[in-house]
Amino acid sequence: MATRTEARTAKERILDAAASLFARRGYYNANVDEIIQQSGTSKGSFYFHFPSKEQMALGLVDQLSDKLVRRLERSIEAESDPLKRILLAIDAVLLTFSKQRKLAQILIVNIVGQGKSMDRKFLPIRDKFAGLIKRELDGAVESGAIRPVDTNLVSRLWLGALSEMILRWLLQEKPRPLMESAPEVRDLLMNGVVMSRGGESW
Amino acid sequence: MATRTEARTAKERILDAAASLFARRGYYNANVDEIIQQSGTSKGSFYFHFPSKEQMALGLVDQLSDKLVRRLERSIEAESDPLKRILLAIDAVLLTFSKQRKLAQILIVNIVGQGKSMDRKFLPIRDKFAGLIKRELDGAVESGAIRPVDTNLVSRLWLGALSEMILRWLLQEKPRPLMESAPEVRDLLMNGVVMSRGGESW
DNA sequence: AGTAATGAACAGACTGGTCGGTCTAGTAAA
DNA sequence: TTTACTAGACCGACCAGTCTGTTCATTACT
Repeated sequence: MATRTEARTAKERILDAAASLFARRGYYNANVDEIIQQSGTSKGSFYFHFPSKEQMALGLVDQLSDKLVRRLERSIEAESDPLKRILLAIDAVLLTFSKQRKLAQILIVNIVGQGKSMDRKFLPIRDKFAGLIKRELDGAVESGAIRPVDTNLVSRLWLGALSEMILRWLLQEKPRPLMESAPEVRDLLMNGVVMSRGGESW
Repeated sequence: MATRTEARTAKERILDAAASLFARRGYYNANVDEIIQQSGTSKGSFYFHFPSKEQMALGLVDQLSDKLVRRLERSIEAESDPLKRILLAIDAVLLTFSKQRKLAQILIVNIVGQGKSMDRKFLPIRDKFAGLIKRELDGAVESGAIRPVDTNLVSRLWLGALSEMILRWLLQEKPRPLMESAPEVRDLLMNGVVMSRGGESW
């Protein structure tokens, strides 16, 4: 357990261990000592690579969310029909998270509730996702595939709806497979924006 | 500042101060010393009335959420049309939170992300709200006002959508008034479940 | 009535452990 | 020798929870 030339660099191992621990116990309950222990490194190493626990957490979440955004973009880039792009993206989100609980745990759960200052810092990250949704919705509106809704609002509603659904799946002991509800989710979300009805006044 | 006979009991004052502080700084950043200072009581008093910080937080959130649920139920009890009941409830949620940021901060933000054990304990609270929505949806399905959707799923999606919307409103510096988007929110949610379209396969 | 005893409610100093962060001392490669 | 990196002992602040009282209202007793 000494300075062997590992396949993965110390920095990477720290990031990995931190991801696991944040996922399992949340930001405040995952302490630096555990992180370095699980990563097989040391305090010195940790604070050589990162200025603080908070900064490293921020960076980690940033990196994970970027990776997810890119993955989603890749999963729809081949499709040109705006409506189908949206459907593909929804499926990709659910599929990715259902295969990577750890990722879900961090991006869905630990990104909120760590105190107002941290929450504020995490806001841009949710913005990334909302932005992705918004762009697709805008495309669909332009092409006339869906009605001209407030895409800013809708993107947030969708983000929240999906997050809550995933959150439940994460926190329940015997959750039904995420993908099982995918078709109905698509239905419900799409029905809200699709052309059929105009601006009803309920 | 001695043992004067105050209008509010010490226990109440502690709960109030805790609510304020949790709202402003989150569970982990609001320490007991601050709570007792702001409530004008003492450590002794705190630990006389509550077994621990965690238990008191749990109790507080429980109490707040109960109060909100009752308020929502009261706001729709006069209406018998299932569809209108749902619309009333949506408005009531948005209105209540927009008038009580503190409540929103606690119930929307601080109820998630405090570590897995706490998150689990908070699950039943979100269940209360989801259950309220579900009951109304069930009523609407029965009466034929909306299509027979998976009300379990839909209630969660709605809960998430509303939460996210409120979260953004809370965390932004210059948020647009919550109620401003209420009509469009109603529209989007309702369109998802209303009779117009059957089970599309997008 | 007067007063002593009891216990609930409160005050606040103190403790013990935790944990982020620092510091000194390495080690390995260039 | 210098530079990049790693190790781990150590520190100091913080903070939930404890402990030793004190106050005050009620009850018990004479």
